[in-house]
This record gives sequence, structure tokens and C-alpha cells, in this order.
Amino acid sequence: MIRDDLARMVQDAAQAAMDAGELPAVVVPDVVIERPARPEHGDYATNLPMRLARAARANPLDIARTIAARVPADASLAAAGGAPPGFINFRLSEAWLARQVDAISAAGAAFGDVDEGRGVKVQVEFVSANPTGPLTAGNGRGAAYGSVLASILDAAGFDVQREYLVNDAGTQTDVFGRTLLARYRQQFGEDAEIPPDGYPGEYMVELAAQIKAEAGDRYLRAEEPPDELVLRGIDVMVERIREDLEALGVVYDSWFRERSLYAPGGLYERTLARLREAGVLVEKEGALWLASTELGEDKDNVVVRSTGKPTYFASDIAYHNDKFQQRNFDRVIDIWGADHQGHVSRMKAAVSALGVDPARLEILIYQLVSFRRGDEVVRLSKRAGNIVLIRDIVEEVGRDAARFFFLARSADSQMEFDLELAKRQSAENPVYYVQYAHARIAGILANAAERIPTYDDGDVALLTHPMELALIRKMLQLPELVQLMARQLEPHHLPHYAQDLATAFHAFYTECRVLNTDELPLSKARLKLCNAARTTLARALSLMGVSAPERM
RNA sequence: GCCCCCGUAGCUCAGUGGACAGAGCACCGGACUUCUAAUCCGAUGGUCGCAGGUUCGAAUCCUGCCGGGGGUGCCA
Repeated sequence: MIRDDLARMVQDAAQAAMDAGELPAVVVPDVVIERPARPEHGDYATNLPMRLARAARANPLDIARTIAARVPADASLAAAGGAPPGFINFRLSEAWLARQVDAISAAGAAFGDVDEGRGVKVQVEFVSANPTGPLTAGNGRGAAYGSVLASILDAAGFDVQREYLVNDAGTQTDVFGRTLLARYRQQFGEDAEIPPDGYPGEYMVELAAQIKAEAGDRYLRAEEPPDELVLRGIDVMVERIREDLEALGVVYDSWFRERSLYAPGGLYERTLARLREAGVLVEKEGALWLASTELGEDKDNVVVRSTGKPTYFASDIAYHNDKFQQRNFDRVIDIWGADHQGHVSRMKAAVSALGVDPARLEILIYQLVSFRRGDEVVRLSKRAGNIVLIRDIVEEVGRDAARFFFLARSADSQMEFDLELAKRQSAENPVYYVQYAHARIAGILANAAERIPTYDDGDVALLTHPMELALIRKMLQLPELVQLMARQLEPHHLPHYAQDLATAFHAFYTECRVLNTDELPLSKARLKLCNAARTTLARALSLMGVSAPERM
């Protein structure tokens, strides 16, 4: 990548200048290559001279000129020069830029790939909402965030697995079972009440009706919800969750069942034994605690309740033990909503108690989404009647707009989603702007097929118009962006990039006529550019899981 | 009380310690005999919550305060 090459060249140039006695010999810090905000400052810049100024006891501008003079000439580099107050600016050669059009088309759907991950095994676990009800609109943010992050890591050369943890054990599952049994009895006209902490949603009534249709009165005499009934209920809910996620364009590699941890001699038992051996479990008040305070935590946390039942925390420790020690992921990325933030540090402490370097567990927290319909605030509790489901969002604003919307904000920011606004303004939604650019290109290429049958022999050296070069420059940023997003675990740059890229194309389209049989050589070169732009735009959209329409 | 996130244009939000702080929407003025006007060009709009500090340089880092959201020993 040109950026990494530049960093190395600057490093070498600085060292050479010191060796030659042109600069005092000091330690050269890691060279940071940035993208200047203003075009007149070139394509790349480094602030190295200013960072060297103090140690070298020299004027940063002089240092910049000295180092710039020693940056070797290169086919890709048109100019390197010092600029006040002490930057070195680099400008890419236009001939080199034009040649990248062929390189991008040759890379095709792989354009944007980088080798940042080098095959490191990483698991991304996201959503993992309780299967006690359908996915709410709020889950959509985690779904979009997780799925796109996984795609980015994939493009960056990591070996990625996408996993959903199905919580089919524990307290909430019990409550789900008791609710289901009550609704089931009601199907037979019995006067059963759902538990006070149960799930009042209408979907439980429908579920009970479905199970009655499937199984008849088989469970009618049961006092406690039979496992078979509960598991059937969970299965139906999981299937519905899977469908909802698929409707949002989210697909998993693996669905992990919490219950599988509790098989005799399974991970739960072994994990508990391991913690016991490590001496980090203490008994008090009738419960078993992880002595997290010993590990630097504010407080201890219950692992096994005084009732003898394990907490969610216990499940999660066993589950992470499985991720690291059974399945050998090098890195594990968990994506949780802000309401799980309190769970982060104790989870890391637990992993560390298992003998795993806690740096291998990265827990990303996304801030919660609030939803409005105009002036009406929408509550998102599964227990309340007035809930908005992720399915509702997809139906109202469409999969593409929903994903784009969820993605465009950084995970650290709370976001407000006005459903009425998203619906009403759907035609002005940025996603359509980006897709329109793609459809326009597809239209041009389709027209070209009739008038200019082949443009393989087009000469990209003819691409010299400022709008053409600006478009190429923007396309070439995609691999850098993939690298940045993979390093920072920040997918939200992608929608902004896609918008910039679309703008660059629309600007080119306005200024430069593509199809013109009077200027066949230029037409062919521009068709090559269109093809490369389409490749780039399609890749950006595909990373976001947003469709790239042929026409609109 | 303590912990985490946020506070940037009227609104929703970008902004790897750098060079005159950006986009979309909204609002105002222009451009379709031309490959898709779901487009383009232009104008308006900012004490980057407040106060200190670090730095050659702070929207960005540190401290305090104010405001919003989330969490806080046997829910997940």
C-alpha cells in the first residue's frame, strides 16, 4: 500500500540525512502519514519534521526540506516538498493514478482487501438477544454493527467467524417456559395466569396456539413447563430471530446453544473446576462468588446463586472458556449494548482468571438507540406492549436504508431514530444517493454495450481531467479505509466514504461525457474508469450489506 | 456516591494531536433538446457545553464543573 511505502521512504530519508550529517542524529519516531484535508497540500503528508524539531534543535521547515530532498523519486510520486510550519507534503503522479484504474478493475470484487489480519482467527459475537421474544428495533444497531465489522475484518485478511449465543438456559428461559405453559393452558380454555414477571406479548399467545396445533394436549397436565415444550418454544423463537436477521441482511456462521455448556462433564463443570483450582472462588452468604476484588475489580460477583443455580455470569465464563481454550480463537470480539456495560470489566477479570490474556477479548459497547414516531417516544422493553421490532423497521424503511442508518453513527454515540422521518424522507436518504451513483454507472455501461462493444483496449493514460483524477483518488482510499476500520474496529466510516465516492462520481458524470463516438479513445478510457468506479462502489456497498442496484 | 459513553451549524451526525472545523437534511438562488435531475452549481449557517492545564500546535490529550444516556453484589 502506497501509504506504508511512504512511511518507510520517509523513515529512510530521515535516517540517511542524519547519516550524512545534514541533521543531528536523534531517534526517529514512527512516521505518521496522514491525508491532508486540503487538496493543495497534496495527497499525503507527514508531520515528522515538527516532531523532530525539539530533539534536533532545528527549524521544522528546514528539517522538512532536508528530508523531502532525500525522498527518492518514484513512479507513483510526483512531488515531495516541505511546507510551513513543517510538513512534508506528497503528491501522487497523475500518470500513476490513471494506471490504478486498470489495477482496480483487475482486482475486481477483491479490491479493498488488505493483509492486516494474516489469517488470525477472530470470532465476532453479536446480537445474542434472549430468544424469549422477537428482536426489537434496538437490536438492529448491534446487528448492523457486528455484521459489517465482521465483513471488514474478513476483507482485512482475518479468519472470521460470526456467532450468535442462544440463551436457552437460565432464569429468563424459565420465565419464558412458565409464560408459555400458561398461554398454552389458556388455549384449552383454562384459567391460567402468566407469571407476574412473565412475557405478556401477543407473540406468546400465537406461539402457544402453534404448539397446541403441533402437539395437542400433551403438556396439559404438567405442573412445571416440560423441557420439550420449552425447547420447542425456544426453537420457534430462534427461527423467527434468524429470519428477522436475514431480512436485515445478517447471516451467521454459528449459533451456539448456552444449554450445551451444561452437559454432564461439559464446559460449565470444567470451567468451575478450573476456577476453583485457580483459587478465585469464595463462598459467602450461601452463594459462590468470583473473588473479582482480588483481580482489581470493585466488587465480587455471584457465580452460583444460593439456590444452586448458575448465574448468567457463570454461563458467560464457561462460554468464553470454550471460545478461547476449546475453539482456540486468537481474538474474540463481543458486541454488547450499553446496558451490558457493567458486565465488561468482570468478564475480562474472569477470562484473566482462566489464564487467558484479557487483551484477546475485546468487548465493544454500542450506545443505545432511542426511537420516535414523530413526537411519540417509543419504549423498547419486551415486557411493554408498545414495542417496535426490527422487522417493523425493515418493512418501513427497507433493509438498505435501515442498515445504512444504523451504520452511519459511531458506536460511542447515542442515536435517535425517528421512524416517521426515516419513512417520510426515504427518497432523500443518503443510501439512495449512493445507490443512484451505482445505477447510473450500470446504465452507462449498459448503453456502451450497444455503441462501443469493447473498451479493453482503452488507454487510461488519457484520464487527465481533474474530475477523473479526483474520482480515482477517492477510489484508492478504500483499502486504507478497510485497514483503518479493521484496526479501530469502527465500521461507521464506511457510509461516509460511500457517500464521498458517490459524490466524486456524480461530479465526474456532470463534467465528463463518457459515451461519445467522435472521441472514441477518450470514451474507452472513461468506460474503464466507470468500470473501476462501479467495482469500488459495489465493494463499499457490499461491505455494508447494502444492495447495488442496476437501475433505479 | 462511584464507573462507562456523549455534548461540534436550526436538525441528525462525521472529524487517525496539526495547516482557513466538514457532510447530509432543512432553508434561499440557479441548471434538464446532452450517457438516469433520486443529479449538479452557488448562498446562508459555528464562543467545537463551560473553566483551567499539557503541547511549537487541542474539537481531539489531562483535571474540575454543567447537561443528557447507560450501569452499579445472587436479571441478562
